Amino acid sequence: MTTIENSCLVEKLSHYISLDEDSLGYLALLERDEKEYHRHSEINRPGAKTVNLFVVKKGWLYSYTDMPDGRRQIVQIHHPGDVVGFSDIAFTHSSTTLLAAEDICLCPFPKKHLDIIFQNSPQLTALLFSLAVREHAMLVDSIRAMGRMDARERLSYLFLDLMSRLRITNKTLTNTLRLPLNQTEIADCIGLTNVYVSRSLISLEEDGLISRGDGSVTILNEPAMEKLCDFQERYAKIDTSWFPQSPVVPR
Amino acid sequence: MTTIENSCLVEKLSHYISLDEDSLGYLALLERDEKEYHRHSEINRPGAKTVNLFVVKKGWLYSYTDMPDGRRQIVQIHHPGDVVGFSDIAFTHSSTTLLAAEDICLCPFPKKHLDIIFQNSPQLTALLFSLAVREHAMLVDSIRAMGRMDARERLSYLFLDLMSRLRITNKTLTNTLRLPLNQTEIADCIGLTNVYVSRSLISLEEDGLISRGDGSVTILNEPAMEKLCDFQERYAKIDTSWFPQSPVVPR
DNA sequence: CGGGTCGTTGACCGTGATCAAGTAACGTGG
DNA sequence: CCACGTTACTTGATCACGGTCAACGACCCG
Repeated sequence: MTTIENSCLVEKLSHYISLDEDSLGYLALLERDEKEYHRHSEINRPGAKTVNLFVVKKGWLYSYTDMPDGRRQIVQIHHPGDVVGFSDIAFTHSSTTLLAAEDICLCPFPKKHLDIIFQNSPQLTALLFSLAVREHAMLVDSIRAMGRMDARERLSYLFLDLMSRLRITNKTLTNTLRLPLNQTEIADCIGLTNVYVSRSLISLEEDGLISRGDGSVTILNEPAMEKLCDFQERYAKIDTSWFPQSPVVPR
Repeated sequence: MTTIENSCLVEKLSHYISLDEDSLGYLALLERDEKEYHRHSEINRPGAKTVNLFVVKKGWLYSYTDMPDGRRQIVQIHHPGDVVGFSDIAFTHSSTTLLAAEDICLCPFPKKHLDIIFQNSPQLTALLFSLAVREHAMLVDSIRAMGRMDARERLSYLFLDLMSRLRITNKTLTNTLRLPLNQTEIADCIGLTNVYVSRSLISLEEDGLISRGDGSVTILNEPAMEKLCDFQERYAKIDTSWFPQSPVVPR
């Protein structure tokens, strides 16, 4: 059972707006149950009926799609506080596989519960809408990276993107990024092979842009990396000015 | 001034659910104004404040992003009946450029008007939400194509994707696709160069998969192309079962 | 000790980029 | 009616980024 105090969803959302009592109550509804999954266990597979969304409580997971011949593309990485499954709301059946990158804990909630929010809390609806649409922007950035960046640029983009997303909830985050993904998984994120990821990482390291240690990456020269892949932070602020109802004061 | 009869947004949405009088009224609000743009004119540029969304009334347009050195990635193609600008709802400033691929007509409406819908029509809210999230699924497919497909596969994917989207509103559509994009624009869609697009198109043509005529492409062997890029239709149906309020009967 | 996962390295190759030239269609103005 | 510029597409030659395949070493855990 999740309480308001230890809800990372509340923590993530309240970074954007101050939530009223009502909204908090509805959010608690979303995080009522929880379930643990071990590393590399499948949470959802394509073709399964999509009855649940998930709030991530602990650990990283990712969604990917396969080609028939085994090529794999990791489409999104999900962190604590993320809502997973927006892309399946509109469809009866899931199209991606959801996999635990490490040992994780999720709070499942039935898609059907969304209607309670839609009917009773326009403010929270608008916020959920914004979150879904923020993911949209992240996917667009990802398309840009895959379409027009070379290997080193894509890696830089990936790291900066992960950093900036983690910084939203974790202000104390330094320049070191815990990365619970092996090089094959990294390759599947950015459309490369594990071999070339290895080579490119070494190259970035030789140029003094990053350094690596046991399961983590340290950004040594963030401005240079931002310039390398033309990175722009987008996730810190969302526009709440058009939100319905009660005066909304961003924190 | 748009009437219900000639609204392509209503046409598009009513493909998914039957709309009640209220919803129709709110939709009309979205399509009240209209504005024409000439081919290759900019509707929106990155950094501009995002006050308006647009409903596409006539013609194709696309959003793209630049790299500082001039590399360009077209991120989305928008057709009549699409709502453009979901990705910018969450942010105060736009991050992509919106460009008319041909002479077009748009219905702008202020983002602020969304709150009226959010407050008064949970059903329409859910539908808009689903539309936004359907775009999400399209972007995911696009990432898959860019990350893991070769040139011929990407082209096949692009054509099939466009076909299936256009078929939603245009049931009479045959296997011929009007394509108001030059090869440089096609290249920018799928992360190639104009030169290689030309070569790959010729290759697909030689294999009897497509044929080309003045500004259009004909799919000669759709099953083979679907197999080539593992294409799956996703846009025809959306899941309305969880929608709030009145009994919703899909047509 | 044995097996598994993971990262690194080397040799080789192919897809697709780059650069440049050539052609065709079109509209414009003289 | 032709000269001209522009845009779009094609073609050829060359090259490089990143893929493929294979081997090897480090590490972990049973």
